[in-house]
Amino acid sequence: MEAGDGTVAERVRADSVRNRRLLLRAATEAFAECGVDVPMSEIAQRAGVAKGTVFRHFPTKDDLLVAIMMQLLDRLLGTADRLMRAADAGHALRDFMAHGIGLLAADRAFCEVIGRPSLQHAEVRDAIDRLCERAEDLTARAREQGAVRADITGTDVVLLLGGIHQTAQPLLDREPRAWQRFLEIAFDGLRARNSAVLPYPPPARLRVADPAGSPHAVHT
Amino acid sequence: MEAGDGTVAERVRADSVRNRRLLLRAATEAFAECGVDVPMSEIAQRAGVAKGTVFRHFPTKDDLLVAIMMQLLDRLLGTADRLMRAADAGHALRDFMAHGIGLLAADRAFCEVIGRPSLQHAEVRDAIDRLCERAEDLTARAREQGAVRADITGTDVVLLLGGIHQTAQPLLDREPRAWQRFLEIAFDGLRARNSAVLPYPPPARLRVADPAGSPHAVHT
Amino acid sequence: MEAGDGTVAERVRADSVRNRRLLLRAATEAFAECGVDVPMSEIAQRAGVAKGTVFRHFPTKDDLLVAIMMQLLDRLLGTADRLMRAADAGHALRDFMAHGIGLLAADRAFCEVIGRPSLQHAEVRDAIDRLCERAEDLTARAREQGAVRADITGTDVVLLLGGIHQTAQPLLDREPRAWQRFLEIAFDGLRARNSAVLPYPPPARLRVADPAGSPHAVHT
Amino acid sequence: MEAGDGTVAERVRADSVRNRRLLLRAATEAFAECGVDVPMSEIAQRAGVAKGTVFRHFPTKDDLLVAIMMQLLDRLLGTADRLMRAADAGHALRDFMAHGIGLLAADRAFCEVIGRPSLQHAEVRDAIDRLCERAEDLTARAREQGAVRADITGTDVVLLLGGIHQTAQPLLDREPRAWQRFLEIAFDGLRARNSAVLPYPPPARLRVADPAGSPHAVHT
DNA sequence: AATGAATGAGAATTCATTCAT
DNA sequence: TATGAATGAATTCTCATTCAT
Repeated sequence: MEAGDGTVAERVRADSVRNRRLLLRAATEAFAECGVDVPMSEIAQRAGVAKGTVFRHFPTKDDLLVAIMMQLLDRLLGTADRLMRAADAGHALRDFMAHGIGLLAADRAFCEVIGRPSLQHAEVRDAIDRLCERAEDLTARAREQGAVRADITGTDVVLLLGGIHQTAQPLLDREPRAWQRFLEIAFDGLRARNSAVLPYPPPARLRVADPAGSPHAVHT
Repeated sequence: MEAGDGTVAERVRADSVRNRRLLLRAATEAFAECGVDVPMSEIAQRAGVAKGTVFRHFPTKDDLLVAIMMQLLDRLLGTADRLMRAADAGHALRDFMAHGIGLLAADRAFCEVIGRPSLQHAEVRDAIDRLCERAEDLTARAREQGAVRADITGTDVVLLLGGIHQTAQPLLDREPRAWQRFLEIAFDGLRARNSAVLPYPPPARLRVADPAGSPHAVHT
Repeated sequence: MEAGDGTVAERVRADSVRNRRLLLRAATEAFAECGVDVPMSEIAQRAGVAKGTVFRHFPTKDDLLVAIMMQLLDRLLGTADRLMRAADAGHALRDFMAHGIGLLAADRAFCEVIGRPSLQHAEVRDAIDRLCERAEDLTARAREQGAVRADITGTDVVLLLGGIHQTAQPLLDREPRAWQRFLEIAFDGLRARNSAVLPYPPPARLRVADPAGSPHAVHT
Repeated sequence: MEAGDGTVAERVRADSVRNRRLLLRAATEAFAECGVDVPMSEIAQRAGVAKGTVFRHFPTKDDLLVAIMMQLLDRLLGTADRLMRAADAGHALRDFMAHGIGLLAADRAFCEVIGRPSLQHAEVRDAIDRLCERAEDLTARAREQGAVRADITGTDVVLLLGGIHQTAQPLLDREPRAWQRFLEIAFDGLRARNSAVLPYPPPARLRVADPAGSPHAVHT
């Protein structure tokens, strides 16, 4: 009974919870539209609060950015879990991709965060790892059902989310669903009938900062 | 009198030309490595000149960025022209994409510039338009030879350059050629045997900032 | 009904008194350890109350600082009063100084407050004036008993408290009693056998902020 | 010939050198008057330059503070060196102290910097170490000539500089030479005729940050 | 009365751009 | 023309103080 039990102690927080929500929404929008370089003051303004309030909720800009990314990733993880129960694994994988790209389609910051090692926080990296694992679960089923090539991995799928989104991005302002075209193309490329071996082995992991050697030799 | 060949004025101009070249090279590197937020002072330092000299050659940072982008686009245009003479049009189209992605693979700034309407200068947009036209020429031949789907356009191909690059980007630090994998997947998706109609019509143009209506109705 | 002794209003007041005490203790510690720049939030936390409560008791940070200083000064005044009853006036004066420096030795803020005119509140200045008077009473007895030079005043003694403390301060972290060494040196300097006239007349008052002229001409 | 040889290369710097001097002067004043918390903008304004110019010359506020401290310490070191050649070592030691206190008398920041471990930069600490060594050289001669107690060290002398300054500080606004009075008292306390053993052993070093144990046992 | 969320003035610092030399 | 010093707007973040609950 989230709204019915307001004791005094909880009611004090009601404003704060509302502001936090406003902030996350405003920040999601602002990052999506303007990228990670959007000033905190802009986010505060969009949320209708003072600058100080942003910092009360998120002590640093990075914390806010991480929170936004985690929101996105958590939703994706939830979707992946849900789709594991679908009968048609190929369909489920496609739906997962569609959902993921749909989320990204509104988000300029994601590309920047994913691409920049300097912005990679442990929490976000871990969530991406988990996402790759879930995506691998979905992909494994699709492989077993013969819906996709044998050498496609969950990490491929996650990478393609960002890539397909990026492909359509220049069009999104005017045609917000244009990414569907490129998802279709990419998914056709993943299908099992494309039997020729891919010219480069599957990626192992997305961890960027690890100074260790690459996980497998370069394939000529 | 370095080479006995000129007046003082000419020598001065020669220095200037040399500095411009140094600057373009340094800026290309710096933008590629660090993205568009790299400070002008960093570029000046890499070029071995003073900050003022950068601004003499490029009155604003945007001008420099445009010059870099034009360089990149010019090279791509040249490649497209050259490949028009290849016999196998499907092969040629693939080579064009490989060359384009290879250029982008070393360039952090390109994704950022393409994605940000605020950074889109008329000159760059025009060059991208021209690139789409050349890509369309290559694509038309490939379509005619049955190498790719009937409803694939040059603009699709140009958009895919950025998208495929973005797909592989998180891997590029450790595996600089990982994009080849995703080019193969995408190109398989473009092939003619994928005959099902795409769920979204081909994009007409890439002009981002124009507030005019979209060129065709959204496809449900 | 904690002790069965009061109405709700009285209990509330009791809490308030308790909080005030907690706050003074916490603030004394915090100012002593960290200096005047310690944030109010730190003080609230140390006291185990919310920030708002600090401001209910002390409307501004300055008010709190003044309260702390008054505490310190009151203790010193009490010590001075007590020592007026000692038989050996020289000994008493020394004990007064030792007690004062001991208090300061644990207090980073005092030096900062004393040194900064901007922080000098009327109340604190008045207390310092009173302290100088009490110190003068002690000093007068010591002068009469031949324990210190004839031209030493109470104000000299009060100033020396801060000075001796400051002398030892860099050592206090590792050797909390190091000030005893410098008190001994200074007190030896005050003794009557040092009969040569001091090269500068005794200070009249400590009032710092008054823009009026100096109380006596500069001695060349 | 500092001013006579202005080549082009050096003339370019002429402004800069002048601004640096203005800045050091303004900062010395500002720190002396207001303490280390004076805003950089205040220093810029006093120097008549823009904020950015301060940061061009001193990349961080700490750098500026260190520069100011080093200026002061260098002057003191120079004085110590000069006074080593004086015949009367007691007189020389006193002159050293007078000179040091005179420098400090105009400087509020010194006390704060000396007292706050967090502000102790290696460079400053090293200079203070060197100053203690020079002071020890002067003190050793004075000890040998019987001018001061046998157990007074150079570190004592350096500590007394700050202490005597602090003693007089509240008076300095109105009576800039009041410190002479307290120097006389302190120096009388140092004299050899005060033969009673001091109640605390001499300090070994001023290094504050070292987490090692204290250099000698506490003397009761 | 207590709480702790919100406020907003201000601090250090960065960097594109201008301009004197 | 090249230089690099100066500028000042913008940005992140802090903290005393106010105020709704």
